[in-house]
Amino acid sequence: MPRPKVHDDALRVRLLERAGHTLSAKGLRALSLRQLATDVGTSTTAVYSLFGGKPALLTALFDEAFHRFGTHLATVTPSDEPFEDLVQLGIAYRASALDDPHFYEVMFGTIRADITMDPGSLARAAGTFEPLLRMVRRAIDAGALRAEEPSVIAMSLWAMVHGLVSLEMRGFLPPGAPDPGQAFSKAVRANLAGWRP
Amino acid sequence: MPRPKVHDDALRVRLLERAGHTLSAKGLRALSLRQLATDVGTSTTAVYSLFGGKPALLTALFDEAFHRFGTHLATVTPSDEPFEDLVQLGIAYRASALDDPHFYEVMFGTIRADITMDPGSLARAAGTFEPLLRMVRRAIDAGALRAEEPSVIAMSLWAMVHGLVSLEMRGFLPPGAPDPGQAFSKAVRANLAGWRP
DNA sequence: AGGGTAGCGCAACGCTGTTCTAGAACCTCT
DNA sequence: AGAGGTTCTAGAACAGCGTTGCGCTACCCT
Repeated sequence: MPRPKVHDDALRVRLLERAGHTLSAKGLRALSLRQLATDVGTSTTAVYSLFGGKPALLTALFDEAFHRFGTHLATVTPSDEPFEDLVQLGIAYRASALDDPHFYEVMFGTIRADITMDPGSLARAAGTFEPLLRMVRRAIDAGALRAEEPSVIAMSLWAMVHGLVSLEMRGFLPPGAPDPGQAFSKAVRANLAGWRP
Repeated sequence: MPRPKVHDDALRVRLLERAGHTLSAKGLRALSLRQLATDVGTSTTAVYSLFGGKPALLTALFDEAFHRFGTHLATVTPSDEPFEDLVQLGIAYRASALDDPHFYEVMFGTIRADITMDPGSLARAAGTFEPLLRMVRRAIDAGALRAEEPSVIAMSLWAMVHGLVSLEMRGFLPPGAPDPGQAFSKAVRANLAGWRP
């Protein structure tokens, strides 16, 4: 009875890729279903049958964003200096965020309030920071950090890095500072130093 | 030749107050010019003649938000323990943000990209953190913190606090933690400890 | 070959911010 | 006092949004 599906998984992928591209290039404001459908050569109905609506499409982009982020952070491989590894992880975090601010916005921006996040997505997002937790544990074991609850230290470092990046993207860094990157790693090091034995 | 103005400064104030109220209560998404005009008993034209459009209205709210924020932070009065004063300032920051998340969003959220910020607004916003800078200097003078560049330490503390609050509001705090407030002050203290002499 | 039906493009709905327009309300000048 | 001129404002019009419903299309099964 049916007819050959046009709204298949391949179209889903194309929509998602195109949406990600538009998001990166022009920001969330410029991402409209009508334009997206036109770009891909289909109708807005496709987004509804394949995703369920715009919030659901954004949820998919949310997943995609964390996937990319996690991949980028994974390039930081552990060395024999656990303390410095954590600093490098922070630097990679900043680089990734500044490299694609719009995707970063999808992960940590206001959108979160508009879209209904399924538990799976949230869990995967949280899982992105598993490597961080492991590195903190390694640093504790190596005696580079105090034997505090690892999740507390990890959260502290994450907040520091996220806060710095967030303020930098909003233009709230003090105008006097010449090199934001240098101030960044300095602040991260100081924060980690607060957890030294 | 003219006729008595209806779009006077009093109406401007009423619009701004009503907009602030709606923002607090229902968030930025619910703030529409049509609804706002209806609520205040005027037409959308008023917003255009008194502000210039929605972005300009948001800029006014941005100013208002930082004013409120600054007033709230000013309630933290210096004691004879400069180190602890900084912790208390952080706690006040968190309380203010969680007390009115939508206003906090206007200050540090995505909106920043949509509205054209005049230098005056940005300068006033930055000025809100003058007290923080003073407290850091006091702490350095008292020997509670290292003699680093005060703005760097202030920025580090601000980023820490902002990052924690931001992650907490987004639901990214580790589920295990029982009391976010306690974890917050602990993290702030650890961050400050990193700047100790 | 001809229903039956699932799938899909397109138009319509209600909303948004913004712009345009027509008329109302006042002051000034005759 | 009355007419004219000018400024100001409310509301309609416009373009675009996400979403929903309609109706045609194109296939599978009998």
